[in-house]
Amino acid sequence: MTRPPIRIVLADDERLVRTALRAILSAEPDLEVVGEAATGAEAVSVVRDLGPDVVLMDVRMPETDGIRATEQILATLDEPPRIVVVTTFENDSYVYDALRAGAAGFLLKRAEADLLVQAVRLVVRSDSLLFPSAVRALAAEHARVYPAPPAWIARLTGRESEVLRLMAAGLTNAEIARRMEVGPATVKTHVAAVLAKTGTRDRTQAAIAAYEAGFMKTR
Amino acid sequence: MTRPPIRIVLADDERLVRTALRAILSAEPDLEVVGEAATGAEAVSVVRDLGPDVVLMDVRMPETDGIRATEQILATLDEPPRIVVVTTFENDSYVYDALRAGAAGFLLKRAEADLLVQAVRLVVRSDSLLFPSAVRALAAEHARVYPAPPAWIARLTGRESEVLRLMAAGLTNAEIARRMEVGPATVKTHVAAVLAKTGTRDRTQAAIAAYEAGFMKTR
DNA sequence: CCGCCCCTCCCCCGTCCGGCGGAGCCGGAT
DNA sequence: ATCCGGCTCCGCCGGACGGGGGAGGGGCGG
Repeated sequence: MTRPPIRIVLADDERLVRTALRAILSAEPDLEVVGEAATGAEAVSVVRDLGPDVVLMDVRMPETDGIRATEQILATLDEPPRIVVVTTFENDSYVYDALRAGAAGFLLKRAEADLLVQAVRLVVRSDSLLFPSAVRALAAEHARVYPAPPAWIARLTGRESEVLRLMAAGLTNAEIARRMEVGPATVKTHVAAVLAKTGTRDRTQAAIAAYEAGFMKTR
Repeated sequence: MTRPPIRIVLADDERLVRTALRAILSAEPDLEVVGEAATGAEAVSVVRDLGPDVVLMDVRMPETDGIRATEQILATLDEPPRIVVVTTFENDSYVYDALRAGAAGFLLKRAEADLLVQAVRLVVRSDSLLFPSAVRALAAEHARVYPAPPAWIARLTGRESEVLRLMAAGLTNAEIARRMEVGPATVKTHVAAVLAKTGTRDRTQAAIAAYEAGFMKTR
């Protein structure tokens, strides 16, 4: 009772890597590489067209990186494939990003060939797939990331948010005053309020807090 | 009239890359991969033992990088092999370094398989192997896709990097001085150098620059 | 109507910061 | 043997910063 082969799409901007992966996977009778993509955007369309069972997705790719491509694929397809994110370095913080994006697995390029093959087989049958190094990185990342969206953001008033944004852009109080068309004394008041609410002692720490809270990415 | 095959050594710390290169090259009847190395130091000894015609040398490797390994091989052997330096990224000055070290050629890993094969054949027959246009084009494209990290990072000295890291952690000069076990005056000197090199005017802007350059994610 | 919050602005004061010039030491390169 | 770059410090100064008060006005809900 032969079952149909597992259909695989490779997404990696390096031709060499794709070739290597294809060689390794195609040697297995139950695996079939049905498509390749060199960019994240290409990966999305190729997967949409071919509807594979598994995608091996590199993180670093032109146009759209592997994380975003993963998000897009999972968001737009009814029956999305299992996506295994592949990267070179284990100290990357990509593990967390990959899993948050919905990737089913995460492994390193330095993995042995048979580990790769097993991973593909495993991932179509189980919900998720994690390797020890990935788990370790995940734990570290989790601890770092989970202190989550600080509560102080919500406590900031409108003006205070503006001031923090300009502070974290590197402006002096005088510049902020000109930009906001208020007096320097007013800016000092707002700055003091921001420092108090963020629990920081100077504008540099406030700027750092803004960055680490993701505050600067808010539009 | 069959001539002896071209004897090749592969030096790359990634198993996958070596496998791929071996697969590509071994498919050609006139090419023969006679050895592999995973570090620069290993490459030197392997080449010394086997005396190959060509070495495909990765730039980034543990222990000794590809550039130094190239230098050592060319300096210590009477009849050194042609060395082709292979790398993934082009934004660095590796091309210049490679050629200065005496490499006969320079290739990007994203090169097509047949280009690779041709390169190996070509390099044993000619004094040098140049793909100026290709390299430049790829470099330009690569620089477009992966915006290069600001050049100032490389210009920072060791102490200056430490100071920037602590500055961007929100420490005052006095705290940095205690942490680094130097005088406050010394910290001020380093801070001034950091501000100059980063093109910023105060510690807040420097901290922002550090964050936006991804400097704080480095280790 | 009254309190409360937000925004606006003022003063004083001590500290920290950044710019300036100068100096000695050391190790590697020339 | 000399030069250069990195690291370590010094003093001086003006300006920016942050803390501590206080004060007036406007809006909104109790």
